[in-house]
Amino acid sequence: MPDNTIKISEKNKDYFDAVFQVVRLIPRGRATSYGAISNYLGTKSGARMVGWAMNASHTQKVPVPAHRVVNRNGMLTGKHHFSSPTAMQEALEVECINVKGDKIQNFQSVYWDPTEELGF
DNA sequence: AATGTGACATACC
DNA sequence: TGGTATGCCACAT
Repeated sequence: MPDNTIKISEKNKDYFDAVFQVVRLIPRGRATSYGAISNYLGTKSGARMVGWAMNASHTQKVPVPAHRVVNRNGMLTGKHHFSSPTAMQEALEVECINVKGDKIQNFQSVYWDPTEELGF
């Protein structure tokens, strides 16, 4: 019975799970920005909260592909928070995302906007 | 309760 | 062109 199907509508879970949900919805081989997620959640200026949520992502039972979330620049700003400093880049490269100098190449090509892809 | 911090974003100098 | 400053909201101490 413990089907913990997390829902964004669960106000009980707040911002965090909402962020996690969106991040999990990111297709393989794609990436998005903190601002885009926060915008999708309604707090367009709360990008920092998204980053905060990611910080807690490792505490979640359900895996969250935090490596698919980068800043507006396409830069892997949070790679230091991963298991290894290179874990994030490696994970992205596995998904056919080219990373050079801690930055996603051709970022707009892999960019995945939840407000558009999820149908705003 | 108040202050500080944070994996960002935008504006200004 | 890049550093500094402020906004934003939630969490930790």
